[in-house]
Amino acid sequence: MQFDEKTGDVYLDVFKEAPVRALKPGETLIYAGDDATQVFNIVSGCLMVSRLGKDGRRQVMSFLFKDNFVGLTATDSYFFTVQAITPSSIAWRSREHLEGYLARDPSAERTFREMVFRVLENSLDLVYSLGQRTAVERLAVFILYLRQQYRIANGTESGPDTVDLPMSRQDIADFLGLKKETVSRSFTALDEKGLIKRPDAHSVDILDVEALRELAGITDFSSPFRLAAPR
Amino acid sequence: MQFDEKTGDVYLDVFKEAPVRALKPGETLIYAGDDATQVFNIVSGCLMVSRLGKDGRRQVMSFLFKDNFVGLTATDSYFFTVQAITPSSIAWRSREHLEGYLARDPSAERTFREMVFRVLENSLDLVYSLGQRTAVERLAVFILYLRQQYRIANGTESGPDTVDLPMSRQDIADFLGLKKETVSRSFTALDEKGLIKRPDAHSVDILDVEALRELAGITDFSSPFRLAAPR
DNA sequence: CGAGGTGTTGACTGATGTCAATGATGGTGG
DNA sequence: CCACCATCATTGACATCAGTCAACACCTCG
Repeated sequence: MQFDEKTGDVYLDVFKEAPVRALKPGETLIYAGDDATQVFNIVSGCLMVSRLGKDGRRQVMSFLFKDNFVGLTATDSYFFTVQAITPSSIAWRSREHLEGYLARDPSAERTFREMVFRVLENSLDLVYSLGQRTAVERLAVFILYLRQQYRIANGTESGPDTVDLPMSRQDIADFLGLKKETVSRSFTALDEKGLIKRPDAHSVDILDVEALRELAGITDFSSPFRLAAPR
Repeated sequence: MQFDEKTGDVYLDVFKEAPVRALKPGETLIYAGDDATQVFNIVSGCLMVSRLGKDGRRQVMSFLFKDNFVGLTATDSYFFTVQAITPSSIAWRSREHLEGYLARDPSAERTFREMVFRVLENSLDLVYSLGQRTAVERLAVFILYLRQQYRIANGTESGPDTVDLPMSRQDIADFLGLKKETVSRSFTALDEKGLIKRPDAHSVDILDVEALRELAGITDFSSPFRLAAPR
């Protein structure tokens, strides 16, 4: 395995020579309920992890980008759905292959565990957003989150502050626990406050990162998702 | 390590001979921001994991019971606070001790990873609740969740359906992303619908489990936290 | 060029939050 | 053991934020 100091991200060599599968927008990679026999690593594109209630309510759990990992569960079957948003290519291995690899290489096992911790911490960040933040605050956090994802994926630390929004307003709404109209209105609100500009519906120019951070209640500069730790 | 078929829970032998620390109600075990040098396993009592925003908003991430594990992070410091709700006793080990143990025993490593997955899945359940469910629904899920915790902790499958609520209304509110008044009103609503009875503020008699499950939108009988997996 | 999907905006509704008063509970010291 | 006080829970009246329903605009792709 490797640890990339620049991005803070962790890769597993298991996917080095792995077969790659292409997905069209909207295509499903993992169906909730299927046997969890494969694991995946995103090579390119943007995917969406979601969970559907029986009455049709949907919660988007996360968006996946380059080098993100999906597919493992504590049980035998997936309990979430993964779909492509943009055309994507995904490296895959059988679950057994990964398990064998991890069993053989103890340091890989440790690295892998850290990847899982990262996912857990992201999910805890989402819990904080959904439980405590208002609509506009959630959107501010979301925009900063996407910004960070792209910077990690592209390996850039600077550059013009334009963020791509490949997903629909409905997808964003289901991620932030809001309705799509509220997401629209929140974009407008950020726009009117002068924090962002919207060239079109699927991209955002960040005009005032600091004000966005302030709104989001994020203190730590380098890792946008760590909150204050008062004592 | 051991796997207990009855409860589906996983224990680590690391804590078998570990020193135990006693905590009074309200006492803090882990301060957010501290170096993450120790790991813990609950022997008895009820604890609370929470995260505080700099403006004072608090999100309770989980409640911990017998045999639950806390203390590991992907980073060097804790980013959450853990406090006792009831008098508790906690077994502890140094982080190095656990790491060494896991490195020596590959099957323990795997078991440990599964424990982490369990925590992740619980956190994803909470995300669904906060993002998609109404106040009353969240409370219904919460009551069922506590019921399951006690059944696991006590190893019982049946018995009278009374659930203990050691935490305050404020704690419940901060867990469910609501205000304490709304939690009170939701209790009253469940009471008036005849689904529960409240002998006192800190215990609940479940009168109609099925109706609670219906409200919570939970289909799977055995594992109350798995949602429908429509396709 | 037209049609369907997607996004924005407006008017109104409803659920949850806020503020405040009252009622219950539990711990402490007389 | 009881009385008191402090804390916590409940309830009510009202405010506010997000949801609903509906119209319209825009873009994309046949």
